[in-house]
Amino acid sequence: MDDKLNHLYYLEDVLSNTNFVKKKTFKKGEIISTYIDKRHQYVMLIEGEADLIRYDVNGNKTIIEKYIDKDLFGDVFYTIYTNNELFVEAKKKSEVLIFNYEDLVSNFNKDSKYKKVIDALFSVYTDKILVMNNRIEVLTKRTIREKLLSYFQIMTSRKLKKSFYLPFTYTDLADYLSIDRSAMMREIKNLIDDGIIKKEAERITLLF
Amino acid sequence: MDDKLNHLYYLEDVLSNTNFVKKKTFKKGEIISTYIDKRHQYVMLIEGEADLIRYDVNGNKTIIEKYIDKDLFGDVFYTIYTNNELFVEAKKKSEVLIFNYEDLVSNFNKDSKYKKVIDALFSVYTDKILVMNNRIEVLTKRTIREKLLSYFQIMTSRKLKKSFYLPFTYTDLADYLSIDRSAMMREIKNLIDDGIIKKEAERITLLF
DNA sequence: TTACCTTTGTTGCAATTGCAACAAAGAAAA
DNA sequence: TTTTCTTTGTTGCAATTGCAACAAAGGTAA
Repeated sequence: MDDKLNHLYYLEDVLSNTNFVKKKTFKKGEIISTYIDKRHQYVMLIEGEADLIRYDVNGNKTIIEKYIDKDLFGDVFYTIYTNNELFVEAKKKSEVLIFNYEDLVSNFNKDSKYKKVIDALFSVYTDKILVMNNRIEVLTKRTIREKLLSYFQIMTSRKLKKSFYLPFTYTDLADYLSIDRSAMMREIKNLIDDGIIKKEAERITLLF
Repeated sequence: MDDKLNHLYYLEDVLSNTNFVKKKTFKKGEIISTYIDKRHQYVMLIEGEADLIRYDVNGNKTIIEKYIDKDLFGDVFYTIYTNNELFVEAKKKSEVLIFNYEDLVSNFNKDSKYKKVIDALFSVYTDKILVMNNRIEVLTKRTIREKLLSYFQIMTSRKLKKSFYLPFTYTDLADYLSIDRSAMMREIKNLIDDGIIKKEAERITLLF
């Protein structure tokens, strides 16, 4: 989402030169990974673009997460008690590294790189937890107005400026906040009319 | 929440016998830990009871999480971009183990227990991610009915039986789902009237 | 036992929200 | 360039939800 993180590049670098990590290429539309079993398998997307997709019992398709660049995904990050079908589909020609926890921890055991690899892996987990905490933070807000303001504050709190560019479309923002898009647009207008925020296309500024 | 997990007991066991882990006792009402800085510090509650508490800008107090038994908490698990004050308060006389990531990973480096300790720590992260995924799953549902059914399905999907005992009060359930309690009670009655669920005190049975 | 506090159950009413629908603008594909 | 698809912006209306309020039941402490 932000600038790419060092530990992910480090992981790619180290993993590319090992024999227990498989490199695979997928064409657009192909299934990279399913989540039916819990193999504790990791997949790193080193090139291309992919979506984590769910089909619910009614056949509705939802994009849960989008992966780009060096994103790491796998069953550990989406273990959930559900009947829904989950899989990752390549949106473009994509190249991935596939490995699993056991191999990673066992093979590097006596390696000098071990500590750094473990550090990098824990950083991935910590990042995921941060992202999830932020999502829960906004989702637990009761009203659309509170959800929006909570999200806006999270987006600005990591920097000095009180403005930011939306990282996705307004349609996707409504999905992220799990609210109706039209109701969200209405509430954004209310916030502008009340002098609480300013909106120039995808740039939002907090006025408080 | 369920039966206690082996890896947490293992961690307690190993950590109790090291010199970089501090053991501390807190009286009821004392602050065990604040979340103001990111020290990558872990705290394991080995005896007692504690709450993760937030005071928002309006001074409202919210209990975000409750810790018992061998629960592990710390800044890594609640890093969030927010202005709110966060701290963990002892609800009873409590005993904790305090340690940090660097010490843990460095000190066990050449130890035969290392792999098992790392495994245990990753398991804690994986468990947290599962719990958060489940919460997000129910929170993203649009209506109270869908939130309830989603939660009920998560509670029954790990076992064969279609019934379960609520792990907390109905008041707390409304908090967990982030909905109004009275509206929730009304919807539970609707679900019963529609023959979708059965409710005997804290025991819920799915009839579909 | 009595007193007090928390939880459950319930309802009317007002406010918020979702839904449906459509126009306009913008972006991507042909 | 023209066509097609996606996103934004907007509104009326109905349905859902939150709020306030209170009684009853259950639990805990004195």
